[in-house]
Amino acid sequence: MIPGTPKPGRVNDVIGAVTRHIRHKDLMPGDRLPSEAALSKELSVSRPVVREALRSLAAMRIIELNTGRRATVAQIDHGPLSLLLEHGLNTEQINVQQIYDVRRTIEGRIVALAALRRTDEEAEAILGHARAMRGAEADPPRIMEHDLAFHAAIARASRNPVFALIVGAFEGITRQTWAIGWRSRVSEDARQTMLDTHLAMAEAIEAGDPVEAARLMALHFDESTRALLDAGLA
Amino acid sequence: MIPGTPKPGRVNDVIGAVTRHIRHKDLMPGDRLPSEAALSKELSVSRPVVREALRSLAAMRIIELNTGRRATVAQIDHGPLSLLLEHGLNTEQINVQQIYDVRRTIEGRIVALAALRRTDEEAEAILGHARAMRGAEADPPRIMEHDLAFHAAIARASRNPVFALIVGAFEGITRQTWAIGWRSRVSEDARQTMLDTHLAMAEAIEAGDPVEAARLMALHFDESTRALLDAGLA
DNA sequence: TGCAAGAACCTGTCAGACAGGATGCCGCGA
DNA sequence: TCGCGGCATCCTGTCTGACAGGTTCTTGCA
Repeated sequence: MIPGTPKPGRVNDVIGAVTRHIRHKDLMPGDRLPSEAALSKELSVSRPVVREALRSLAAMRIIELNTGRRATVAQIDHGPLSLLLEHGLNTEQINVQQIYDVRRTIEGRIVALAALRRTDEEAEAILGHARAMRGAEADPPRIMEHDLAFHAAIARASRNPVFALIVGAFEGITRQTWAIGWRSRVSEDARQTMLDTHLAMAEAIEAGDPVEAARLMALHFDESTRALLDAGLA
Repeated sequence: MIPGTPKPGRVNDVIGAVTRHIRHKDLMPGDRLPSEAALSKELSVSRPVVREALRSLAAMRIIELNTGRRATVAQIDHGPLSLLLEHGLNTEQINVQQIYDVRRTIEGRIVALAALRRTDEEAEAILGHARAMRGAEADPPRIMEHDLAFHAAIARASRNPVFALIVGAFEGITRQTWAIGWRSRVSEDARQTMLDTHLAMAEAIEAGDPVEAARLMALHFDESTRALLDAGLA
């Protein structure tokens, strides 16, 4: 089977025409696309068909729709991947453990890159989140927010938008499972260990030590995976 | 800004309602959704609105649309991620080198998992593709197809659909850049090395040696990245 | 020359309609 | 009783026309 064979239908024709238009005219994020009426006329299809095509592209974050304004080329964003993964989880096509394996793999590389490429401001921000996690000990939701921001900041510091995209896509799922992991760390000791690991990682990034940073990230995920397994998730 | 705040509009309302419907009723891939007319009536919106919402979900491969039949819950698929990455590449938001770094990271882990988890049939299939690559030496497009199938088969053998999803998403881009890498390997020696590495990797998977398999995968990507850089891509 | 009001443009949503594919039921025949 | 074919029904794909409300551009006035 040739994968490049698109389904028939006028809507898919329009989707193809618009993507070709973007590529052919070398449009950049923010550039405006033709109006619905113009596309409708040019491609000899009705406006509802054009609208469905534009909605499809908007769903994938290839374009952005704005009421009253014309559609514009969009910046890549983890939104669609995020929803896709949540769907996979809801329909039991994937499980949390598999996601954690992917995160462990990717974030291990990310944190090494971040240790090498981070600016001083980024190192400071990452440290700030690690410290804030420890400072919010009695407030789990706040710890989680700083935890998520910690990982997102590291992804950005890796200077690779593809990594940042993937990490961002996992954020929604993490929001749904974070509390489970936290609660399964029953002892005060286990909770301190997790906070300490984050702080040590931030310090390794600041020190520019990719090996140590990657080691701590792997440690963190091993420990997190175990915590989720203890809680009966799999 | 709270990321969970969806844009207003009836279409987005319907998208939310349908996703909730899937989750709440514990629908599995293949299960049928309510008809457009039913949704239209239940949510008090017009049918075009319902259609745009369903198209959006179909674009993300959360549901599948079939003419004449009702929409069904879909299996997760790399389609949307694939298009998103191609868009990012076209609009210069990401570059090929960054993608190769991600692939190197992920596929290094995948191949180690595959070495541990592969069935005998899978090991045989992977070996088959590696051998076919060598056998098709004079026919670059055929080498490429077996190369892609080689990586896809390894991803499947890793028994983690999330890994398979990501690897699959890179396939389209690889199709666009593979020939550049091949042509940049001007010497017969360099081409042989690439084919040999694949074969050795397949053997390591068959032997159940994750460390060696991962080492060869890293080697392969280092070499590929260098080939692309030599060709002036970045 | 600068600005503000209005015209022109554009998207969001609705109603109604018809063609064609898919499904399922029901009755007929073996 | 069981199998099968045909027809009624359901459902999607597409079109036309219309109107409200937000945005952008232009023109004319100060």
